[in-house]
Amino acid sequence: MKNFEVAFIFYDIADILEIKGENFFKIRAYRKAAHTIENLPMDVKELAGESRLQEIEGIGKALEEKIREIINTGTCRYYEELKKDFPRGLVEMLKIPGLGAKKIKVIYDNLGISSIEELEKAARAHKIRELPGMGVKTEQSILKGIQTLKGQGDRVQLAIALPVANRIMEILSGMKEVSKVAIAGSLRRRKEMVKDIDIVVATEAAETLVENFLKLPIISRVLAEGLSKVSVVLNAGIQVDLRLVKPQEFYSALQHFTGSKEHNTKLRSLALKMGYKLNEYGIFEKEGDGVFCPKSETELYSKLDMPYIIPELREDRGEIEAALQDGLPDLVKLEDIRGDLHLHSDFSDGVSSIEEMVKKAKELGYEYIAITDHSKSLKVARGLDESRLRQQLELIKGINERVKGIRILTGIEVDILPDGSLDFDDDILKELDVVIASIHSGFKQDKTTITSRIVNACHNRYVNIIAHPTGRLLGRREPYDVDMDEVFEAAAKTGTVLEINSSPDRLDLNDVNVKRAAEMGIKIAINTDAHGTEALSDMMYGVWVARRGWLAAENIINTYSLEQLLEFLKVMK
DNA sequence: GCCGTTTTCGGCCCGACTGTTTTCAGTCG
Repeated sequence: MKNFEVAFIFYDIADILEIKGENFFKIRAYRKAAHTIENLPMDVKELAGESRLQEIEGIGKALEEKIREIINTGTCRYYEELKKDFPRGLVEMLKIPGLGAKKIKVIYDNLGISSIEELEKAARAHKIRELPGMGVKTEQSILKGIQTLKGQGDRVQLAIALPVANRIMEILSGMKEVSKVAIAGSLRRRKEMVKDIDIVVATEAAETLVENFLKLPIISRVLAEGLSKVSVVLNAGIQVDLRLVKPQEFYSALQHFTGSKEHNTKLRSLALKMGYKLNEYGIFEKEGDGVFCPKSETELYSKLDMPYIIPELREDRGEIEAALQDGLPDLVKLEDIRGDLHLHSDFSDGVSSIEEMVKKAKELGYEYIAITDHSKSLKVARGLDESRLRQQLELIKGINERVKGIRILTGIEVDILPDGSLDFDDDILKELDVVIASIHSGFKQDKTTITSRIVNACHNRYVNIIAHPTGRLLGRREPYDVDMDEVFEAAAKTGTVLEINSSPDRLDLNDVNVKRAAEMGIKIAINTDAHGTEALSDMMYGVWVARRGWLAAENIINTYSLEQLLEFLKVMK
């Protein structure tokens, strides 16, 4: 029984209780416990074994008992009881934006509707507008919500949203009503996918600003319009939420709208214990009229007795507790990266020559790169066979003699074949500086098979790095069915490095996996997997994942100097 | 359901916008 499985049950209980109209705080207790368990750095089963469950904040007697029951039986009676006679579809309906538990209950009680399909049909037949507390607008909003849900909530990749956000920042910065402007929300926290672009603006002239903003030709429709919040959809299809505040409120608002919601909730309840009330306008004294308007986010956190917490960490995964004990990690920075260990050239499916890749890497200030083209089985990528690999090694030898100031390491991205073997013999692999192993076929195999393929690769003494370990493509392909716990165990045992693939549509490993891997002592490589010179600049996306996963420079092998790296790779073989 | 440096009962994070109302509930972030 894994932490996330316990968390799932508690989230589900919370959803069901909410639709049943249970006590709000009881519901929150379940959600809070679920979130805590989900992000716990240790196994909940171990804690149970040591009778330490109640040491976790938000876990008391009742929840401890349920956790134990779930660990032992896979579920708990209370949950099974709740699910009995409760249509699954009602929980699904909670996912419809704009529709919450209260309205779902009204719809269910009055019309007996318990699935999204039935709901859509009823809305089209104008039956929703008849219900108490609902009208034509509600009905339309439900239909729109269902459409949005079908479109996967329209989340977009970080790399797509960020340039759009920067463009809007430029426009806003040029408006005379704007005194300060900043990106907030999940985009500022560098989440891999974002639902919308949040921007905080300080202004003394909200009315004029809103008027001018809404005239922008990049806007396709307006979702909400007020003097403190404007919500629009751009022609590009991305939603933008503009938050308007007074200049003195700017940093409180920036902190508030950067989130995450969970981070802020914990912060506010902490403030409350200290006798303050925290909101987007400032820090207020609970008794009396005193108000503190921080002049930076650092001042804000400092008022709550903790050091500045960088946005990437603000997910309530232990950062507040760490900050209170002055134990925040010293996060890796883009400048710490000294090389890129997963690159392709026009020998396989890259579009640039090795010389061009080297030139670009030098411009980026790198001390080393590794050329790791595909191996022979990957025909679609013109994978290298032994003889072409030898040609490449000769060529690289020549470049290393000719070009100063950077070292080109030899390497290969060797395929882990469907039967679990590698696409090259050890005799060849051992000649190379960097061996990356990865899966490009048999994605649909069952969990045991896929997991054992990767575990086997970890156990090959010449394999240094497992690339894009879960194989997902953001918004396009789910990860293959792999047991990451087993992979982590194998990597930890064999000293195999796991990759954060910086390609914006991979970001694999993700932040959560990276954190768990690092906690087990596994080393990470942040690579771009560039197939051309342009993509060498994608390194920052991987670094952001690492930062969201709490990594310091020492966790990452391509922050090492060339000497340290060579030593590290040598010890592995 | 949890929690306690005012506490074992009575609190529990906060505010904006929308829509359906006619003073507020629902939803969201």
